[in-house]
Amino acid sequence: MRIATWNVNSVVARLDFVLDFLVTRQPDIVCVQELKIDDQGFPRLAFAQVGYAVATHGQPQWNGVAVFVRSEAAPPPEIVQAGLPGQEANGARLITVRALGLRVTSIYVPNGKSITHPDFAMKLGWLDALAAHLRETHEPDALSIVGGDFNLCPGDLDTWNPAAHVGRIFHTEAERSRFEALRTLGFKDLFREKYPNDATFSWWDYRAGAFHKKHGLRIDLLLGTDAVLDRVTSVSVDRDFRKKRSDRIPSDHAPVVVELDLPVG
DNA sequence: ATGTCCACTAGGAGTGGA
Repeated sequence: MRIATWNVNSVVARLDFVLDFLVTRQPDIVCVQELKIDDQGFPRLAFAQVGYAVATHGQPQWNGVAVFVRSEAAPPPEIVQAGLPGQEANGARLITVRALGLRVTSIYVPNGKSITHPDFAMKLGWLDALAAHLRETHEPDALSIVGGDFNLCPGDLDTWNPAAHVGRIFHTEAERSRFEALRTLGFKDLFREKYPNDATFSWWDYRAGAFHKKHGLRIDLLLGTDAVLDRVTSVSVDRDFRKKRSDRIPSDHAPVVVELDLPVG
Protein backbone atom coordinates (compact mmCIF):
# COMPACT_ATOMS: atom_id res chain seq x y z
CA MET A 1 0.00 0.00 0.00
CA ARG A 2 1.22 3.45 -0.96
CA ILE A 3 0.11 6.50 1.04
CA ALA A 4 1.09 10.12 0.35
CA THR A 5 0.63 13.59 1.80
CA TRP A 6 0.81 16.73 -0.33
CA ASN A 7 0.07 20.42 0.13
CA VAL A 8 -0.99 21.30 -3.42
CA ASN A 9 -1.40 25.10 -2.99
CA SER A 10 -4.78 25.25 -4.79
CA VAL A 11 -6.23 22.08 -6.25
CA VAL A 12 -7.67 24.08 -9.15
CA ALA A 13 -4.41 25.84 -10.09
CA ARG A 14 -2.57 22.51 -9.65
CA LEU A 15 -5.07 20.16 -11.26
CA ASP A 16 -2.69 18.95 -13.99
CA PHE A 17 0.09 18.19 -11.48
CA VAL A 18 -2.25 16.43 -9.08
CA LEU A 19 -3.92 14.25 -11.68
CA ASP A 20 -0.53 13.37 -13.16
CA PHE A 21 0.70 12.37 -9.70
CA LEU A 22 -2.25 10.04 -9.26
CA VAL A 23 -1.98 8.52 -12.72
CA THR A 24 1.78 7.97 -12.73
CA ARG A 25 2.38 7.08 -9.06
CA GLN A 26 -0.90 5.28 -8.33
CA PRO A 27 -1.03 6.03 -4.59
CA ASP A 28 -3.78 4.17 -2.75
CA ILE A 29 -4.45 7.04 -0.35
CA VAL A 30 -3.42 10.73 -0.49
CA CYS A 31 -3.79 13.29 2.29
CA VAL A 32 -4.17 16.70 0.62
CA GLN A 33 -3.94 20.23 1.99
CA GLU A 34 -4.62 23.78 0.78
CA LEU A 35 -7.44 22.97 -1.61
CA LYS A 36 -8.39 26.68 -1.71
CA ILE A 37 -11.88 25.75 -2.91
CA ASP A 38 -15.16 24.90 -1.22
CA ASP A 39 -16.73 21.45 -1.43
CA GLN A 40 -19.21 22.54 -4.12
CA GLY A 41 -16.46 23.84 -6.38
CA PHE A 42 -14.14 20.85 -5.95
CA PRO A 43 -13.47 19.21 -9.37
CA ARG A 44 -14.72 15.74 -8.37
CA LEU A 45 -15.38 14.57 -11.88
CA ALA A 46 -11.77 14.99 -12.95
CA PHE A 47 -10.71 12.73 -10.07
CA ALA A 48 -13.38 10.13 -10.75
CA GLN A 49 -12.20 9.99 -14.35
CA VAL A 50 -8.71 8.90 -13.23
CA GLY A 51 -10.09 6.40 -10.72
CA TYR A 52 -10.09 8.28 -7.43
CA ALA A 53 -12.83 8.94 -4.89
CA VAL A 54 -12.43 12.08 -2.80
CA ALA A 55 -13.51 13.13 0.68
CA THR A 56 -13.17 16.90 1.07
CA HIS A 57 -13.49 19.47 3.82
CA GLY A 58 -13.02 22.75 2.02
CA GLN A 59 -13.87 26.44 2.27
CA PRO A 60 -13.66 29.33 -0.20
CA GLN A 61 -10.27 30.91 -0.91
CA TRP A 62 -8.08 29.42 1.84
CA ASN A 63 -7.18 26.20 3.64
CA GLY A 64 -9.18 23.06 2.86
CA VAL A 65 -8.17 19.41 3.29
CA ALA A 66 -9.05 16.15 1.58
CA VAL A 67 -8.32 12.46 1.37
CA PHE A 68 -8.19 10.79 -2.04
CA VAL A 69 -8.64 7.03 -2.31
CA ARG A 70 -7.93 4.91 -5.36
CA SER A 71 -11.37 3.60 -6.10
CA GLU A 72 -10.45 0.49 -8.07
CA ALA A 73 -11.97 -2.39 -6.08
CA ALA A 74 -12.47 -0.22 -3.02
CA PRO A 75 -15.49 1.50 -1.50
CA PRO A 76 -15.32 5.31 -1.26
CA PRO A 77 -13.82 6.79 1.89
CA GLU A 78 -16.21 7.15 4.80
CA ILE A 79 -15.89 10.56 6.49
CA VAL A 80 -15.76 10.17 10.26
CA GLN A 81 -14.71 13.75 11.14
CA ALA A 82 -14.70 17.02 9.21
CA GLY A 83 -13.15 19.92 11.12
CA LEU A 84 -11.14 19.92 14.35
CA PRO A 85 -13.65 20.20 17.21
CA GLY A 86 -13.58 23.66 18.81
CA GLN A 87 -11.30 25.05 16.10
CA GLU A 88 -13.74 25.39 13.23
CA ALA A 89 -13.43 29.19 13.22
CA ASN A 90 -9.73 28.86 12.42
CA GLY A 91 -10.28 27.25 9.03
CA ALA A 92 -11.02 23.93 7.34
CA ARG A 93 -7.91 22.09 8.49
CA LEU A 94 -8.80 18.50 9.43
CA ILE A 95 -10.63 15.59 7.87
CA THR A 96 -10.63 11.97 9.02
CA VAL A 97 -11.85 9.04 6.94
CA ARG A 98 -11.93 5.29 7.08
CA ALA A 99 -10.53 3.75 3.93
CA LEU A 100 -8.90 0.45 2.99
CA GLY A 101 -8.99 -0.68 6.61
CA LEU A 102 -7.13 2.37 7.91
CA ARG A 103 -8.12 5.47 9.83
CA VAL A 104 -6.59 8.40 7.90
CA THR A 105 -6.48 12.05 8.94
CA SER A 106 -5.33 14.91 6.72
CA ILE A 107 -4.35 18.09 8.57
CA TYR A 108 -3.23 21.58 7.69
CA VAL A 109 -1.68 23.15 10.79
CA PRO A 110 -1.99 26.96 10.98
CA ASN A 111 1.15 28.73 9.75
CA GLY A 112 1.34 31.19 12.65
CA LYS A 113 2.99 33.96 10.62
CA SER A 114 5.56 34.98 13.30
CA ILE A 115 6.07 34.27 16.98
CA THR A 116 4.73 37.69 17.96
CA HIS A 117 1.63 37.52 15.75
CA PRO A 118 -1.72 36.54 17.33
CA ASP A 119 -1.87 33.67 14.82
CA PHE A 120 1.07 32.03 16.57
CA ALA A 121 -0.92 31.59 19.77
CA MET A 122 -3.79 30.32 17.62
CA LYS A 123 -1.41 27.79 16.06
CA LEU A 124 -0.34 26.47 19.48
CA GLY A 125 -3.96 26.26 20.60
CA TRP A 126 -4.84 24.38 17.42
CA LEU A 127 -2.04 21.86 18.06
CA ASP A 128 -3.28 21.42 21.64
CA ALA A 129 -6.79 20.80 20.33
CA LEU A 130 -5.41 18.30 17.81
CA ALA A 131 -3.68 16.33 20.57
CA ALA A 132 -6.85 16.35 22.67
CA HIS A 133 -8.93 15.17 19.71
CA LEU A 134 -6.49 12.41 18.79
CA ARG A 135 -6.39 11.29 22.43
CA GLU A 136 -10.19 11.05 22.56
CA THR A 137 -10.52 9.16 19.30
CA HIS A 138 -7.39 7.04 19.53
CA GLU A 139 -7.52 3.32 18.79
CA PRO A 140 -4.03 2.23 19.91
CA ASP A 141 -4.02 -1.05 18.00
CA ALA A 142 -5.54 0.34 14.80
CA LEU A 143 -3.77 1.18 11.58
CA SER A 144 -3.97 4.96 11.95
CA ILE A 145 -2.23 7.67 9.96
CA VAL A 146 -2.10 11.42 10.42
CA GLY A 147 -0.61 13.10 7.37
CA GLY A 148 -0.32 16.74 6.50
CA ASP A 149 1.41 20.08 6.43
CA PHE A 150 2.48 20.52 10.05
CA ASN A 151 4.08 23.93 9.47
CA LEU A 152 6.88 23.03 11.91
CA CYS A 153 10.28 21.36 11.74
CA PRO A 154 10.41 18.57 14.33
CA GLY A 155 14.20 18.81 14.74
CA ASP A 156 17.38 20.48 13.49
CA LEU A 157 17.81 17.82 10.78
CA ASP A 158 14.56 19.04 9.28
CA THR A 159 15.74 22.53 8.37
CA TRP A 160 18.38 23.63 5.89
CA ASN A 161 20.04 26.16 8.19
CA PRO A 162 19.26 25.40 11.83
CA ALA A 163 21.63 28.05 13.21
CA ALA A 164 19.81 30.81 11.33
CA HIS A 165 16.42 29.62 12.54
CA VAL A 166 16.99 29.18 16.28
CA GLY A 167 13.88 30.38 18.08
CA ARG A 168 12.18 31.41 14.86
CA ILE A 169 8.78 30.25 13.74
CA PHE A 170 8.55 26.55 12.74
CA HIS A 171 11.57 25.94 15.01
CA THR A 172 10.42 26.99 18.48
CA GLU A 173 10.34 24.82 21.57
CA ALA A 174 6.63 25.65 21.90
CA GLU A 175 5.91 24.05 18.52
CA ARG A 176 8.29 21.13 18.98
CA SER A 177 6.93 20.20 22.40
CA ARG A 178 3.43 20.00 20.92
CA PHE A 179 4.72 17.79 18.13
CA GLU A 180 6.37 15.57 20.74
CA ALA A 181 2.99 15.27 22.48
CA LEU A 182 1.61 13.59 19.36
CA ARG A 183 4.41 11.03 19.53
CA THR A 184 3.61 10.39 23.17
CA LEU A 185 0.05 9.62 22.09
CA GLY A 186 1.41 6.95 19.77
CA PHE A 187 1.74 8.78 16.46
CA LYS A 188 5.31 8.26 15.23
CA ASP A 189 7.06 10.30 12.52
CA LEU A 190 7.44 7.54 9.92
CA PHE A 191 10.24 9.25 7.97
CA ARG A 192 12.34 9.98 11.04
CA GLU A 193 11.78 6.54 12.56
CA LYS A 194 12.98 4.95 9.34
CA TYR A 195 15.85 7.37 8.65
CA PRO A 196 17.23 8.77 11.93
CA ASN A 197 20.04 10.75 10.28
CA ASP A 198 18.73 11.87 6.89
CA ALA A 199 18.21 15.54 6.02
CA THR A 200 15.38 15.45 3.48
CA PHE A 201 13.02 18.32 2.84
CA SER A 202 9.45 18.59 1.56
CA TRP A 203 8.99 22.36 1.16
CA TRP A 204 11.05 25.03 -0.57
CA ASP A 205 10.19 28.73 -0.80
CA TYR A 206 9.18 29.90 -4.27
CA ARG A 207 11.62 32.78 -3.90
CA ALA A 208 15.36 33.12 -4.35
CA GLY A 209 15.88 29.77 -6.07
CA ALA A 210 15.43 27.94 -2.77
CA PHE A 211 14.65 24.57 -4.41
CA HIS A 212 17.72 24.66 -6.59
CA LYS A 213 19.89 25.68 -3.63
CA LYS A 214 18.40 22.95 -1.41
CA HIS A 215 17.15 25.58 1.04
CA GLY A 216 14.20 23.57 2.31
CA LEU A 217 12.30 22.39 5.34
CA ARG A 218 10.72 19.06 6.27
CA ILE A 219 7.27 20.16 7.39
CA ASP A 220 5.08 17.67 5.50
CA LEU A 221 4.85 14.61 7.67
CA LEU A 222 3.21 11.20 7.86
CA LEU A 223 2.62 9.98 11.40
CA GLY A 224 1.47 6.46 12.17
CA THR A 225 0.69 4.09 14.99
CA ASP A 226 3.05 1.21 15.75
CA ALA A 227 0.88 -1.07 13.62
CA VAL A 228 1.69 1.19 10.67
CA LEU A 229 5.33 1.74 11.57
CA ASP A 230 5.92 -2.02 11.69
CA ARG A 231 4.88 -2.24 8.03
CA VAL A 232 6.89 0.70 6.62
CA THR A 233 9.28 -0.32 3.87
CA SER A 234 10.26 3.18 2.67
CA VAL A 235 9.45 6.87 3.01
CA SER A 236 10.44 9.27 0.24
CA VAL A 237 9.91 12.76 -1.12
CA ASP A 238 8.80 12.90 -4.75
CA ARG A 239 10.88 15.90 -5.83
CA ASP A 240 9.81 15.58 -9.47
CA PHE A 241 6.49 17.16 -8.51
CA ARG A 242 8.26 20.25 -7.11
CA LYS A 243 9.85 20.93 -10.52
CA LYS A 244 8.48 23.43 -13.00
CA ARG A 245 7.01 21.93 -16.18
CA SER A 246 7.23 24.18 -19.23
CA ASP A 247 4.60 26.80 -18.46
CA ARG A 248 3.20 25.01 -15.40
CA ILE A 249 4.09 26.14 -11.89
CA PRO A 250 4.39 23.49 -9.15
CA SER A 251 3.23 23.73 -5.55
CA ASP A 252 5.94 24.88 -3.15
CA HIS A 253 5.55 21.47 -1.44
CA ALA A 254 6.50 18.04 -2.80
CA PRO A 255 4.52 14.88 -2.06
CA VAL A 256 5.80 12.65 0.75
CA VAL A 257 5.16 8.97 0.12
CA VAL A 258 5.25 5.94 2.42
CA GLU A 259 5.25 2.38 1.17
CA LEU A 260 3.65 -0.14 3.52
CA ASP A 261 3.94 -3.91 3.46
CA LEU A 262 0.17 -4.17 3.58
CA PRO A 263 -2.20 -5.58 0.96
CA VAL A 264 -4.84 -3.29 -0.54
CA GLY A 265 -8.29 -4.72 0.15
C1' DA B 1 16.84 40.65 -2.43
C1' DT B 2 11.41 43.08 0.48
C1' DG B 3 13.18 37.85 -4.21
C1' DT B 4 7.04 34.20 -5.77
C1' DC B 5 2.63 32.40 -6.19
C1' DC B 6 -2.24 31.78 -4.70
C1' DA B 7 -7.36 33.73 -4.59
C1' DC B 8 -10.26 37.60 -4.48
C1' DT B 9 -12.16 41.95 -6.04
C1' DA B 10 -12.74 44.16 -10.02
C1' DG B 11 -13.05 45.10 -14.61
C1' DG B 12 -6.79 46.74 -13.30
C1' DA B 13 -3.63 46.51 -9.88
C1' DG B 14 -3.72 45.98 -5.04
C1' DT B 15 -4.54 43.11 -0.81
C1' DG B 16 -3.94 39.33 2.39
C1' DG B 17 -1.95 34.88 3.10
C1' DA B 18 1.78 31.59 2.91
